Amino acid sequence: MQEFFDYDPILENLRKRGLRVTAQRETILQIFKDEPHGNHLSAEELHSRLILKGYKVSLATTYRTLKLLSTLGMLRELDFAEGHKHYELKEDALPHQHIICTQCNATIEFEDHYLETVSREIANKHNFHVVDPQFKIFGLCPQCKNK
Amino acid sequence: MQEFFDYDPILENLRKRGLRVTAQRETILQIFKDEPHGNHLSAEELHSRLILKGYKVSLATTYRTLKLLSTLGMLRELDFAEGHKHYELKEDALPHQHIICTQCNATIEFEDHYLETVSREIANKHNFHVVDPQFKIFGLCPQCKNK
DNA sequence: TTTCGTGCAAACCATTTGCAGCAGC
DNA sequence: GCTGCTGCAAATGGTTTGCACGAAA
Repeated sequence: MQEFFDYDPILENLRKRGLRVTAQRETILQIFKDEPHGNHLSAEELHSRLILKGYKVSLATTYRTLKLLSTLGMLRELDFAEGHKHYELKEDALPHQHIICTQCNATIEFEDHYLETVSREIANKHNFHVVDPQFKIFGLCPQCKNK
Repeated sequence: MQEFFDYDPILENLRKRGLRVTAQRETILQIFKDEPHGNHLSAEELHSRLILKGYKVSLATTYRTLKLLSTLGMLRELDFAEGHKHYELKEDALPHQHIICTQCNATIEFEDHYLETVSREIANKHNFHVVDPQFKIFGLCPQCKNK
């Protein structure tokens, strides 16, 4: 799956680091790009999407790629305390955070224009370098709280 | 391990709900109370502490108790994306949040006098009931960022 | 041609569960 | 005495890994 004019910045980044641009990595990246903005996928969900679309990528490679892209800062790793992780494209332009229902696991996103600043201040105070500020509000959704 | 004057509000709460106050539950709660404020333990860590102090509580019961007390809102469940959860006593008086080093897993707490309000506002807007707001700043600690 | 990446299956590790016996209330 | 709780060991579920083969550069 070699393409002639391949200007994708993420793929370029891989090449620059001496990592290989494989069909599997391209495909996985494409799936994320095709998702609605802010959508997060678990490893299993991503793998089903791949299989469903006819791509042959093993679960092992799916996990390896998710880990790689997260480590390189291309994906954002999210943990909603459900026993498995979720991943989404890291788009610096539109940072968002999550409210999670502890009962039914429904998640809602909200934009945050302020948290970036706050986290940088706090991190500076402790001499940390911010990689990803995650603000999660665990609570009960409208349906579940009326029970 | 039945005590005559047992005014612990958490144990009272258990009784009130028709749940039993067992030696195991009392002991586990005691371990958490003996921890320095804000310290969080994994299930394995808690279990080692129990065994080390000569108490015989099985790992299964440890897990069951952690889950029970979290569900009842007596413990706070924390996930630092390390593959296992951490727990700490939920003290409403002194809410705190965490900075986590993605490299070496070091965690630092910081007090937060403002986030409670913010999260309640955001939750209200979406008709959620706040249970536990968790603000985590993933980043690199002073040591790890200089590599 | 030289690595690096992939697929497969087995291994791992945290957590959960079925069941029989034991202990709160 | 009833019923929930515990311990044990086995099962589960997400994720990782060893190894031999296949594919980028």
